[in-house]
Amino acid sequence: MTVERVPAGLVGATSHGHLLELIRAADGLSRQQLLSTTGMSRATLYERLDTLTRRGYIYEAEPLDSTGGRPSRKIRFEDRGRVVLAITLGQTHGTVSIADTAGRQLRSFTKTLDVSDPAESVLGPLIREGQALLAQGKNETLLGIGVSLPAPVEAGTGHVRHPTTLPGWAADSVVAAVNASWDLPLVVENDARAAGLGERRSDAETVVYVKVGTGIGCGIVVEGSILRGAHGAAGDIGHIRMTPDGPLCRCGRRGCLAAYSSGRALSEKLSARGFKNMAAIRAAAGAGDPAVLGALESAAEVLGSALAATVTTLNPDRLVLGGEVGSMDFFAQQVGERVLADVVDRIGEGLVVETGHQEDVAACSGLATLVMRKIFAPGAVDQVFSEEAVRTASGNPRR
Amino acid sequence: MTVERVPAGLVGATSHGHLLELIRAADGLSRQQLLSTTGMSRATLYERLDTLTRRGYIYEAEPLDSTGGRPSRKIRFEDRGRVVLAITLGQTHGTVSIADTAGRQLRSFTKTLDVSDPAESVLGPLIREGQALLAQGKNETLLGIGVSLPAPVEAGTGHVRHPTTLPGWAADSVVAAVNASWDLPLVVENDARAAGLGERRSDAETVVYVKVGTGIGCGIVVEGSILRGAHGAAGDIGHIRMTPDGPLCRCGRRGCLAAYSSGRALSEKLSARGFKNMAAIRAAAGAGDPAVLGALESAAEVLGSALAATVTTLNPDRLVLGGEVGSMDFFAQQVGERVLADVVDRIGEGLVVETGHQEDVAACSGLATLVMRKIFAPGAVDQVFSEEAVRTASGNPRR
DNA sequence: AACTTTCGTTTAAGCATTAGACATAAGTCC
DNA sequence: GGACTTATGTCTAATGCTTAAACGAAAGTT
Repeated sequence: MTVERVPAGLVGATSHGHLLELIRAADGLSRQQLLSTTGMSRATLYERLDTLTRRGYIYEAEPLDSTGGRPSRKIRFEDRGRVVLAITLGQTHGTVSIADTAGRQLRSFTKTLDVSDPAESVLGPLIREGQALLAQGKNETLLGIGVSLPAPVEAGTGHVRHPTTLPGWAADSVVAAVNASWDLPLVVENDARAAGLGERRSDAETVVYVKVGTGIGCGIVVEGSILRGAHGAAGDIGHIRMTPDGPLCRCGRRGCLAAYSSGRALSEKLSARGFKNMAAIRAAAGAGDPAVLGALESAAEVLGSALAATVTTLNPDRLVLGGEVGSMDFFAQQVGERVLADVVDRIGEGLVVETGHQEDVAACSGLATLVMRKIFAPGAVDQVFSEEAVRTASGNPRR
Repeated sequence: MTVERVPAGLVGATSHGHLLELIRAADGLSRQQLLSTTGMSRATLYERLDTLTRRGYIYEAEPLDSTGGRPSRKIRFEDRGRVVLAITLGQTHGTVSIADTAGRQLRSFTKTLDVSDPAESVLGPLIREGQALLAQGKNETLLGIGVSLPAPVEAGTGHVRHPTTLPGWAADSVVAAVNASWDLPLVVENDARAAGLGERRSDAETVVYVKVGTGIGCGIVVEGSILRGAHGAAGDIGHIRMTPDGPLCRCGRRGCLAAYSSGRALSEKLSARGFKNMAAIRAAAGAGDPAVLGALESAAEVLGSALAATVTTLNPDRLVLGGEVGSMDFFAQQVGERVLADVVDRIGEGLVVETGHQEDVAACSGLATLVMRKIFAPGAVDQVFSEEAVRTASGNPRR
């Protein structure tokens, strides 16, 4: 067993990082609150706050209401002008967004693409668009980059894993392409997982996000962290077997959920009736075409009964539907009804089934969260300060 | 938003607790290793180790192999003579165990009972047996108590929640009964969850534990922590609906998994053939009775296809079967075959399906883990030291 | 016996942290 | 407007934890 080295002495209990975490988590605190909650001495606390201010981590915000004397002023985490760049790749579209540290999309640019093209030709233009978007901002600091894409992604490395949907993409193609342009913290994540994380409203929530697009993807978020499973394949619900002998699935097996309820299955079913693509199907559904609604209804029925099992297993607070098919209100409503009908009261109580935000908005938010976590992981800020202390110490030896 | 008070200054980066965690996690380290991994000075480290030794948290163990000079001696976490008491309640039996800090059952006592009796009359005798078991040990220190039972349990409080299986049990009956006898850390947990935690082999593993007894329970363990879900109902897989119109379940709905594959369903099916109870069924299965094997096979088939969905959702390392029905090798094998047949390669790869340890052994191990976590939670040891420091400071004021 | 490595203790010095005091700022209350 | 209250900002001497360094002893290997 290996034991990692721990920087000693340099990181105290109420270290810079700890203070910053307190301030960030509480969405701002006054000096008095910090004094009482940390129990630190005034001198030390002020010195720390000074340093954090000088480094640009915090700033003094609006005064709080007076309780009879001089009002205290709130110390906030410095998020003004700090942005994250998010690239969200779909099968046919890609979006570059600039987001604030809370994951709100500030501005974005979407272009059409074919994700099955080589990585370079897909990512290159988006990265250039990202740089253009960044150039539009004034006094903005880019903190990090997040990329989501419709393929499995290895957690630690950000490597693309089974690039069947992305033929010819080398495992490290995303990491390499982004690193060539920016030397900043980078996260790469599967699209449904990023969107699922972006859809959660608090870290206490358990959310199941189901993306029904061409295929069926799923992101499960439990207490703020993404459920990955033993081999990173958790949430691969598209290939739950619904019937012993159902329609043939692309995976070569029969009766998979995706063979009933995916956008591809729908398209194939409806192409005979003249609906050429998803846009046509969505339009017809909006217009109330009975054939389309019927197809959606039966797709939703199968998906709903599968998700009932998922919901029973995980007992989430919310089940969020996204993707080109999943985001259709009619479809989502049908799924919701079926899920709630199939589930015992104890599980159904309090369960919310709904359509999510636009996918690039959700994924952008999730990616920003991941980037911020990478940068401000517990202790990470202290690492910065302690490394600096080491540098200073060796630069100015004590004796 | 409330901010908890943080003990300041008293807890350093390489605090007593941190050191103890290092030592415990590494299963023992030499002083030299501690010096290099923590980077502390010799004086400080030795002072800390002194204190920890005096408090009985660590001890000096066997010397390591020499690398050419004086051999270093291993410092170990003091677990000698430290025990945890575990009470594991089933429908018809209860077991009291004494376990070491790693959760190994040292000695135990099992008695028959009816868990639907009042809490007092169920727990009272077991607590007295526990005290008798403790009296048998020499130089043992009891660190805490764990109780598992076949009902939902509220996470933080240890309150019994929907005591339908335990009529007349007040929510706090377990907590009250144990606290009347011991003033020590106590954890109460659902039986399948405790057993699931006990079945995991490392904190990296994702384990799905399925208890098929009278009913069907499930404990999901992801990276060492129990998945509870929004309302604590995660893993309630017995009521996954398998067919729109299946046999009537006790819950009043039709087609639930439990109506196909639970011990109750099996008994009802086989009672017509003269098998009066589970013991008779187990015996007949062992003897190869075709009617029993047939019933088991179809029960396993339904359970297997349900668990295929669960496994697809969670992608666990292992699927462990327990309970009176689940622990039958024939049954477990049938389930395993069905799961692996229904699951895509990516999920099935590396998946192990197997029967678990005896249930009280597994639950005992899980409970011990929970008790140790409660006692040695990150920072908890430091809390002890810092409280002591505060007491000392106020007892002997500095000036 | 020489060498190597760990153990255990001691020193003075260094440094971060503290309590406390004091002055100032900026509100409320009458 | 004046008294009161509460928060901010800065300074000081005292305190006590942590460190580096040294040294002698212990316990192995070669």
